[in-house]
Amino acid sequence: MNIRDIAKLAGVTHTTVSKILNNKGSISEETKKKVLAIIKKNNFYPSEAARRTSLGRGGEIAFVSSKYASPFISTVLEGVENSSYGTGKYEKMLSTYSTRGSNEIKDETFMKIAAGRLADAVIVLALKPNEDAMKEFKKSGIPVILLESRMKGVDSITVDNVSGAYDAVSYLAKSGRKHIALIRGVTGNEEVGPVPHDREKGYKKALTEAGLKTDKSLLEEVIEYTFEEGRAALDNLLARNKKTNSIFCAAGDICALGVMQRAQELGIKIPQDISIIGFDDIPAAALVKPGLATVKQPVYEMGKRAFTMAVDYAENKFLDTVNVVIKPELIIRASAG
Amino acid sequence: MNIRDIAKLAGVTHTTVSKILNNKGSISEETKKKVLAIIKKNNFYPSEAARRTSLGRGGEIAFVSSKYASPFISTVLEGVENSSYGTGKYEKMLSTYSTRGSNEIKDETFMKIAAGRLADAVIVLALKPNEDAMKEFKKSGIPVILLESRMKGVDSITVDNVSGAYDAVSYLAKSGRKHIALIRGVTGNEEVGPVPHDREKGYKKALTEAGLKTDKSLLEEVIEYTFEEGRAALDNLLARNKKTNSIFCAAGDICALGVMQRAQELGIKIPQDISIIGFDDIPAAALVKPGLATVKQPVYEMGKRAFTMAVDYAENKFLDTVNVVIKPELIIRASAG
DNA sequence: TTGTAGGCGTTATCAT
DNA sequence: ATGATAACGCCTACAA
Repeated sequence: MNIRDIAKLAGVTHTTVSKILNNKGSISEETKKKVLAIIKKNNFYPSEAARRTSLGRGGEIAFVSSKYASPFISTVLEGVENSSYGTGKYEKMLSTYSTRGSNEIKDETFMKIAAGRLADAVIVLALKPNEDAMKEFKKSGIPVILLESRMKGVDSITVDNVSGAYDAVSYLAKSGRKHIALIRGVTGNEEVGPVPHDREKGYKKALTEAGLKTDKSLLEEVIEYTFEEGRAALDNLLARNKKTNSIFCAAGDICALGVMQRAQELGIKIPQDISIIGFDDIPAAALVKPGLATVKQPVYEMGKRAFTMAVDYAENKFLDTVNVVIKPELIIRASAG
Repeated sequence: MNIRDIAKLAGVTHTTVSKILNNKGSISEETKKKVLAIIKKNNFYPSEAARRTSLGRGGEIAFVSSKYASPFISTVLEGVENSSYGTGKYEKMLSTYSTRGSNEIKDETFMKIAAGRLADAVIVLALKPNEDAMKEFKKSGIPVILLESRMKGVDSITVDNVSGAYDAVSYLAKSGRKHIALIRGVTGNEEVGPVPHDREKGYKKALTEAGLKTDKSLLEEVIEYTFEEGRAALDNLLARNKKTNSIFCAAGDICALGVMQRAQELGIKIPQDISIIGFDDIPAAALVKPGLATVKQPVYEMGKRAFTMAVDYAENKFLDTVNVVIKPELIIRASAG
């Protein structure tokens, strides 16, 4: 059943049907009604593929991430999705691509989207497209929005990690803690990105403002951001510096929960003996006892803005490059009391 | 840049290029090499849309769920995704659709996929496609795989909720508990599906086998499956039956965590005074103290099987209807000690 | 092994 | 207001 069959049934030409389907040109109310009735009766939907071939564009917004199964990713996606509903343009399909952590698949995916003209705009989460793909995107006028990643001349939305860390550590300092430890990921490596470094910057800034000195014995580095590493981190910190009475776990909530569990095993009281603030605000943070104070990533909001930008740019391709920076929010719970 | 431009550059016709692109027909090694080199040099990728129009099929596997942001959903998706790479087929072509909880969007989405011939197979999570769409899928020979949902004559993969509940309650009974409460969702309503009912069935079966009687005062019903409801549920249960010394929270881990938190507030010792088993195995279940014993949903496995079935059926459309039932696994942690 | 010609279902252009 | 005709870019019998 195609557009010509419908036309035949209605006694018009396929041109007329197409116009009705797309609300273009001028069609008499009468024929319009007749044709629409036939379309409805036959449950006819035009072939998306043919539509796209003819239009020369994919008609969908692509979302590319390294995998699907992560609370972070699915929350961003939800933000994207919900705002697509908000605009009333939900007929615009959102298609998701995962690179499965492989660089090869990543390059392939971007090239396919770009050169295969699959999408009208691309939202990229924590990945950098390869040069060839970027050229292709530019050439085809497909806007690219980077989330949690940056490239010269490309629009991006990032989290203000410095400010998030600063807020957390300032809070700890203001509540009277003098020995505030920092747990963060590996820094100084192109691969890991600027996040751990930025959070350390915020930490140091807050210490300085509070008149406290940075102390190497209060710095702990983790690699995988795991619960187990958090447990070990506390042991290491205490072995090096018994005065530790506060911890900002820039390595994330999972890690912070490890710290908390280990502390409880050791009979350390939270927050009396040691107060703790994590990063992310994962669901479990609100469920444990005491609740884990944390810096909430504006994940959902990032997704929303990304979609809005994607649609705007897809429709008006001559705007300046924009780098949106969103401030994260400090969530105080009992662990930082 | 299209297939003809490439052909011109290589001094052949577009037919030859097409054959090379699709590994069809017989082409001399020499021309093949030459053409591939030119394709690579120009970063050429064929237009997906044109490809699909010509082939008459979408070439992708569709995954439809009511939203994206849920650990359950993203884990299923991960299972699907990982097995898609395992087969080496449909590698980059898994497209996801979300109905955003709206029935209208749901119907629209299915019709678009079905009649618009977007996909070669459809995996549906916890949703029922409308009749019209199902007809269309049948007509176009697009296989549909239902996850956590069932329809007559449609392939499905479901969790054996009876067995999961049975295992949990049997465990509690064997560890000597005589007053085992059940917290479950609303039953008897077409809308909510058979899950709460099935879990209650497993609960009753286990009680009977253990020589225990079902006791109305030990049954608590929740609606939203929230943490708060879990807290209230414990209060209600204790108000009705002070002997309650064990709880199977069929309403899920979030709810069970609410029960645990409230118990700790009331000075009730877990598992000594009351032992608890939840359902789902969300990440937080392993992180709280004591660890929450639970029935682990075989979510990842469901995703994997779904994909395998989808691909098999897309390639050989004349198989019998299959209803796969996967048994969930009881995970014992300290809360059920 | 390669090329010619026609088809897929849509949209766009320009007459009528 | 409607229709004839030509794109769009690809695939594939069938002919050379």
